[in-house]
Amino acid sequence: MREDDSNWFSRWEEQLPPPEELMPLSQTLITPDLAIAFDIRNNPNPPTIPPPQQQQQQPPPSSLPSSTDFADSTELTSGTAGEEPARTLKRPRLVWTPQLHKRFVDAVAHLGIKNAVPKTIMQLMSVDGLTRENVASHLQKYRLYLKRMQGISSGGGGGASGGGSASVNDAATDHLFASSPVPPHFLHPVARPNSDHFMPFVPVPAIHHQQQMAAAQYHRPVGHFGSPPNGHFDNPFLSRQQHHQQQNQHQHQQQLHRIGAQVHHNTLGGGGGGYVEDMESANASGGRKVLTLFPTGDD
DNA sequence: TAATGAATAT
DNA sequence: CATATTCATT
Repeated sequence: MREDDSNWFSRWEEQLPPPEELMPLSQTLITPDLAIAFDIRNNPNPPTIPPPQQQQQQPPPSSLPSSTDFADSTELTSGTAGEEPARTLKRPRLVWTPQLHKRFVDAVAHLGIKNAVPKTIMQLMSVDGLTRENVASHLQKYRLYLKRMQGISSGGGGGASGGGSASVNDAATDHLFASSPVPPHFLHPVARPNSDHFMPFVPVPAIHHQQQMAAAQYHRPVGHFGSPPNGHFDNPFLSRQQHHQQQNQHQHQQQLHRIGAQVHHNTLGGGGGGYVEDMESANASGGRKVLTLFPTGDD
């Protein structure tokens, strides 16, 4: 028994975290600013602090608001945003889209609750830009969600204080979680110390053809309200990086080619009533950068 | 040490 | 409320 395909599942774990395949960070994939904002660990290059350059992706492929001409085309120095402490940059908040969550659940399902730890999940998801902290935070919430489901079904009085009526899981608490099917074995401890192998779950199969993105910029921050009753989300997914080195391309804003994430400026305030998403508004006290990561284009 | 999980902060 | 960040254990 050396190379039997029969026990490939026995060693699938070793195949999971390939060497550099998983952690090469997408520095070449995403925009430089983004890479920096992401604090790549692979980059032992702390010094050389890049200037607080805030570039915005120009979405309008062919349409320009035209009209209204502005003298200063440079970004506006919005008070707080204008000055950056240089070091210690913070990345925008990660937005867990249904697809991203799908991968998350998928990874956890294949890993099993046992091994479902942030680090492993993160590696399995193979989503560039995703950090262990991101997964950890989401995992925490996900566990609460699972616990909640168990509690409501078991009748018991487990009553959590607050009288949260969790009778039917359709409330606004489920939001994202309701979008993805929860594996059955999640609800109860799978006592299977021996047969706990399902499938290697290809981390990142293969990127299909080139992604045809363009007007994806207007990704509407579906506030989780419009859950897809039966349709899919139309998100401009972007898959993990690929080793496709093509130098033929001229150096011309290739930003529209392969971007691992998109940054949105969400203006949100306590009383801000406008739900209109505008990425141009960098209000001093309100500019909230949101990063929308896209899972590999597979579902 | 580094990672995890829960608590806490934004 | 959804994430981020901090903190105590391991």
